[in-house]
Amino acid sequence: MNNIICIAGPTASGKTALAVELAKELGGEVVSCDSMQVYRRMDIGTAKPTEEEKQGIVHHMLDVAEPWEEFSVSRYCEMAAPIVDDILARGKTAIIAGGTGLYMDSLIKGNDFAPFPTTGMREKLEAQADADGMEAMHSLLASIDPDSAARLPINDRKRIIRALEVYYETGETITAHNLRTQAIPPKYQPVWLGLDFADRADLYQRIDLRVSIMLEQGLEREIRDLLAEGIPPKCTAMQAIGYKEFVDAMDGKISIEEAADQVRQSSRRYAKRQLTWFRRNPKMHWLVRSADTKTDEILAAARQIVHTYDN
RNA sequence: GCCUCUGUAGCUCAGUAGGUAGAGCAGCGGACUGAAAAUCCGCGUGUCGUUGGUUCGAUUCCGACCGGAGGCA
Repeated sequence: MNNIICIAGPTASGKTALAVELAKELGGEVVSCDSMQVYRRMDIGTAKPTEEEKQGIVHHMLDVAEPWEEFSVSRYCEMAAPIVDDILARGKTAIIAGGTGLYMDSLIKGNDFAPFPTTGMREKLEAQADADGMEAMHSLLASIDPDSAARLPINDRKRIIRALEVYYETGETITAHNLRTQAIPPKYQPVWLGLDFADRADLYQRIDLRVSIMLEQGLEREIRDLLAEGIPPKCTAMQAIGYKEFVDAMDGKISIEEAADQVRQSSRRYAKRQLTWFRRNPKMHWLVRSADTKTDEILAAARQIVHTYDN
């Protein structure tokens, strides 16, 4: 009996509903795998499951950080892995559900992240990049870690700075780090379920609908409240889709209507990137639905796949 | 009814002095290991309204028709 199930898929594909139904059926608990639902008071814009949607099923890894906090894949794994282990130790099924591919893969692989000292190295590198330009940073990386410099385009500021940061902080190049961690066998052997739509337009229609519902539910108010309590508009949490656009609208840079349109579009592009990530997982069992597929049908298909792992 | 303008990619439009066409946006594909709802890379996807004519060759020139906008009645 395999008692870890991963439920992946793009935003608005029905992961939450499937996770809850499977948990009810198998006696499981849900471990959310979402980089933005970890933040407290960011409920509407992240489509965090409500108490009603949870149907009494225990959900972990929701509301575990303050919006101003630095959260990361390493913190996620640090917190989530013991929870998964505990669920298994209690003889229950762990249902890891969410759309953040990096978090999900890292948790399953058991990537071990060394403690990362907060020395302001990133800020220093950012300042250096502003002053000297990305070509200089790329050359610097090439002198330290030629493999990663060859792999990264000069424009990929984030990864170049991160590669430098990892080296300066840990003394190990990111290339060496990756090679080392890739060699470690995965910590868990889950059943992988992926949700997708046969017709992309159906998914986009659901995304549009979801954004409209968020607006009706008071997304604007939620963001105003967060800003009013002093959450920095530039912090990681506020980079979430649905939040950053409305921060711009509140600055008067764009209208509310433009913000809503941008949220819809960002969500569509995000969904596409999520699919790209999950598609490369060869172990994924895709549950392909259409606009009128019922949760029961998805559940039945999921059940069948899960049971083939029972023997 | 007549006159003028107009019809090219999903949208807004450019263009071809006749050799089957290109921008922006949208869209599609990919990468991804300590910020990942982040960050980055790549790709025009087309019955040029329809139908005749002229021509070696028509999206381009001419005619008719159909659709759209405006004007005169």
